[in-house]
Amino acid sequence: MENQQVGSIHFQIDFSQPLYEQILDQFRSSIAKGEIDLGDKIPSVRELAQALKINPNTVMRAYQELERDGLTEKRRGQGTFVTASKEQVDHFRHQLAGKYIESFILQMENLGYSWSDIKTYMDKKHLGN
Amino acid sequence: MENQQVGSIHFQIDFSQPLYEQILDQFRSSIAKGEIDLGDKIPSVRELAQALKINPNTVMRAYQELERDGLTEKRRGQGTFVTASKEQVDHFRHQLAGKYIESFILQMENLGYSWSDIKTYMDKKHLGN
DNA sequence: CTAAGTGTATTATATCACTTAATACACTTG
DNA sequence: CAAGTGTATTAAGTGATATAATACACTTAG
Repeated sequence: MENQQVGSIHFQIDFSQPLYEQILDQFRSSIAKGEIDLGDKIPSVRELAQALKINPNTVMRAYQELERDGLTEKRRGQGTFVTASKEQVDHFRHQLAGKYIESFILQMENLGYSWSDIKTYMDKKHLGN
Repeated sequence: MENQQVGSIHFQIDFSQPLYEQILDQFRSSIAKGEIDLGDKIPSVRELAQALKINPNTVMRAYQELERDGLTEKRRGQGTFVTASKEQVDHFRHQLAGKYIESFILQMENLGYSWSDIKTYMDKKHLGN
């Protein structure tokens, strides 16, 4: 149940998921939503580890995955930076959204809901939005 | 990569998820979709364990969760049976579907998609359905 | 050049979820 | 009574996760 502000980023850490996944997801979200600007530097491995009171290796694991996502670039001796390419971020958003949708539809179909069921169901669920 | 037919139920087992979760999900789906009739007996713990070549304790874990879902009832000395109540099955479907939708929407919002974004996105994704 | 701060790599250890194994008990039915 | 149910217990093994300590290569500020 940690609750930390590091630079411009707010971290919510608990024990419901692996730590490195939570860090990864919160960076993904912050970058995707533009809460961190393109090209910005993100906290160093040691700095974030110290702030969140976790091991540097755990932060490293999240940062490596971020780079594989194409969301960050690392410069040895300088730090880790958000990609300057809006296209890369958009590609990531589009790709992950596709996976989310596929797996959501599969879940619903496993419960016996057809595609049209899903649409009407979701309309009811979010009338006000 | 197991692929087994046990009674009227077909099982797909791999190592991508815990075994007990896969068994659980496949029973949930079979019952929700009506592929197993209300009141039917499902395989005994030992029988399913033997057929899938896994430990009885692992099957037990899945069966206990099924009962907590309200989808099955156990009769000591007789076996495990699908609930005879259509209402219970419908309640389970409705409840789980709600959780799926909530978590799906949260995922999409974390990627920066608004509710209207999601709807148009999903329409494109499934034009033919 | 030096010191401090970067990312990176390695080795060891600890914990927890998951799974298996072996065994035993209580209950029901033929 | 025998065979088949669900259930409980104890022990052990494995892999993912996380920590700890340490070291190396690189970059920049001073």
